[in-house]
Amino acid sequence: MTETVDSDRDPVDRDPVDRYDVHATESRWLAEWERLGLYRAGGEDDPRPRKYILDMFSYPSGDLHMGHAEAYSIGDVGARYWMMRGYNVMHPVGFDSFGLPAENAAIKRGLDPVAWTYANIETQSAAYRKFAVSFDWSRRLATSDPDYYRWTQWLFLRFFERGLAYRKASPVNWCPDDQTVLANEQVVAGRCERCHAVVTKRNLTQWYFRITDYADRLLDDMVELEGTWSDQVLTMQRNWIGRSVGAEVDFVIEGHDAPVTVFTTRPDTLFGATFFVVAVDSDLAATLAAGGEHEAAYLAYRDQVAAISEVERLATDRPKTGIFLGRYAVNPVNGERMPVWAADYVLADYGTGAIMAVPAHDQRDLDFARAFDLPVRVVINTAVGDASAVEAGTALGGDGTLVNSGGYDGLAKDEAIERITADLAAKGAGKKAINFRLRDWLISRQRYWGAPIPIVHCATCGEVAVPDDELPVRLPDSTTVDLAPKGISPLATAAAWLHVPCPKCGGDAQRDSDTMDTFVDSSWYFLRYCSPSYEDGPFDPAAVRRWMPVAEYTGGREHAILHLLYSRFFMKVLFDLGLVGCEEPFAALYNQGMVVMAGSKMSKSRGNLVNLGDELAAHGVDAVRVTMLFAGPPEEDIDWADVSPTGASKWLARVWRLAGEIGAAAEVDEAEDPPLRRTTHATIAEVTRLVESHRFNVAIARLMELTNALRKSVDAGHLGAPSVNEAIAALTTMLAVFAPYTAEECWARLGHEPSVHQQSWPVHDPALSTAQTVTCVVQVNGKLRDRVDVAPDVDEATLQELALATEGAQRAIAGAAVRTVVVRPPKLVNIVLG
RNA sequence: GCGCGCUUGGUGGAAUGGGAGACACGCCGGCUUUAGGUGCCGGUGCCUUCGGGCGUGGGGGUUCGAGUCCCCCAGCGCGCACCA
Repeated sequence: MTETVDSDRDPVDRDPVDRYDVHATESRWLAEWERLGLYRAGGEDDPRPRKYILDMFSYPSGDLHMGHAEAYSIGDVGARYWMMRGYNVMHPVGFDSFGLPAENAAIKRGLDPVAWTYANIETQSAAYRKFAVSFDWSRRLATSDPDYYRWTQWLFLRFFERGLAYRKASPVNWCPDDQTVLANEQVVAGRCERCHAVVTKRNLTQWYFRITDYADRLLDDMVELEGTWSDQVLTMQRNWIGRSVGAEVDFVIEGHDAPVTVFTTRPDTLFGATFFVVAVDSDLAATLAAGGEHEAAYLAYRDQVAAISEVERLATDRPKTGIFLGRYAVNPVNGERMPVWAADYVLADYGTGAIMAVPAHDQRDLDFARAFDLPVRVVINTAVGDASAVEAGTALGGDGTLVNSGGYDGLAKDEAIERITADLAAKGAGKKAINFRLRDWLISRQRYWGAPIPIVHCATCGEVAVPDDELPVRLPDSTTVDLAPKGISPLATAAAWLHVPCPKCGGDAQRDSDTMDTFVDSSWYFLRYCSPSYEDGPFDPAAVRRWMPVAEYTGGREHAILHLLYSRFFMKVLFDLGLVGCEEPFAALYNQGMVVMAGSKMSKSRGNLVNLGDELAAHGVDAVRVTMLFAGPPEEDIDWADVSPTGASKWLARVWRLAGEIGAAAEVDEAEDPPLRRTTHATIAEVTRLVESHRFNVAIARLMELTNALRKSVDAGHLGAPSVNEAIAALTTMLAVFAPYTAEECWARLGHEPSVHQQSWPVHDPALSTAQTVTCVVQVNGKLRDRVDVAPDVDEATLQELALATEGAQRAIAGAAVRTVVVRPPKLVNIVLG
């Protein structure tokens, strides 16, 4: 018998039941594991098959919370399982450590962002260790390390060289609270994704990544992810990219030099176009209105629209507004003159910011036509309705045949689209086109705590890349910078840092004073992990080829179209640069649910925060982990009010007591318990399958059943039997992935040397897991009437005979005629009466 | 509005088209304990004349057999949302 944990127990406590002291266990094994140096990924020569298990890294905002506990419990099971299965597993840890909270802490509380961030990193690192996450600590990185952001900048310059990073002036999303611009992906329903302030628009010159160049590949390559990523995330990415197939059509505007192009998915409805609309906030609208008699009215309308918030503007049930610009566009298919209007229902940044309006077949156009009494012409005969429906205000969508469309009458939709597009192309007035909803990724941020953009602006040379050998462009000391939000980057206030000679001509020049979006940092961290101290590039290409793609990626659903889309984009660019060997970074993605409290998201303002530290102090790490994993399927939310850490504690203590009793007993062959052997081997088979399919709640239920079976067996006098020893060994080994401390403690109580975490996952013997008899269900007319125990290989005829003879079947048949008997050996017989 | 998903005891949840409610929580009873508990054992869907009847949001269908597959409806949740 090995040491017990109750050495510090009160000697006057005469309690006959051993008490499992979780906290003493934790401190003992935490130190021992450090000494053993577990969980380090194998090197280049390691012959084991590799598996890259990754958890989304955390932002070091403070200590870990309940959400972290859930996410890392889930990711850790996979990592530990594959290690025990003999894989060379890389399970790295790092910190997404640039970002606003550090800067806001600096502004509010006068702290140095560097000190604040790195203190939090140490706090979180200690918490991860305590929580027993099987991380390879030798690979730890932080995106705010100069050794890391040097390569973020290096990658930016490769993008810049290829024209994938560029600057343009454009109306951009502006968060008035955070005093910085935001990417489209960071605006949720018109509000800032982070602070929920209502976003406004500003015209600014900013840096963009040309993600739209990769729209097709980002969309098409999703077929590779089908089945290993959730449909929900794939759908969200598809919708976000938003590919529409149609045509571009050129309209001549009378008195305007260049024709105006519109995008439409329905060129077959061209003959139904009765007016033309340009986005009120587009340059085109201003140009068309300029100098005309309607200019004043246009400007007034534009100001009126500008005053409405983005949130209000997004409300779809708003009445349509607009203004006539006094101009006419000419329909290229029939030469008709159509009035040109400006309206806010047409978006400046989608398509060309101008549309042909076909009110009979587009609800928005119809609403507009009815508001301003514009003509409506039905040009498609559809099954869904007719002119009277249009009259009543319902546009006719769907397929049909063309009418009122000149020589195209009678054609079906698809053929009409084909012909009309081809005819336009022949006239030089249009062509087939594909349009995306995806916009280029705006990466400039007017904040201090991020990777500086490694560009120098020179009056003579323009935008000049900082030479690679001068990277990193380090952040100036925060004390030399005015961090207060003022709409321009704090870096612009660090005069000594800002002014540098132009790398090209040596003349006076200025550094770009913006920093990069932190999503740039996190778009390649999984590559840096492969060779975290590599000095000749962002990563060692050979190491990346060995480890990538990530086999299992665990993280929250909130990144469905942010981090996950950006990372996929980066990977494709790096593939094109020849730096990586695969185009998709994450072979499988698991989205864990959230931890909520009493039905709602935990928050300070709701007063329903559950403090992880308190839970750990009350129940211990293992009980909290098991509670998270046992609560339900990992992808579902956990309501902490509905679950029971007490239940988990009880189970772990049961296993601990069993291990103590069994470990203390001498092995005796005569007390064998064959049914327990079967349970053990059946459990191994099932838990293996369940862990691989991420059904941890059911896997734990099976281990609880094995525990119960083992308790019964020991109580029935089988203590010392090989079957009992085998069962506790299997249970302890499998428990290691869910409750690492308790498993290690049990392993020691069984008399083994540490560590259980270096043991192999148990292997089930099919010969032992097969039962000698199975219970066959006897149904009459589909209703359960009796059961009969039979051999697993019973034949149909025998089984039918046995079933018909059962008391329950006879009572239910009660002399009635048997029409047919469905026999499914060995589990079921259904007797159908006539 | 469009798209997707979900709906099973008091609760969280199990169930390759074949025994509904595994495993837990909670509750009830018993045992052990000076007492308490994170100990041990048993019970726990509803009804019952103890034969059985009913039961997976509601309605219909397919099938020898449906929680599971199909159709309709309701409720809840999520995503997108004037994307031409």
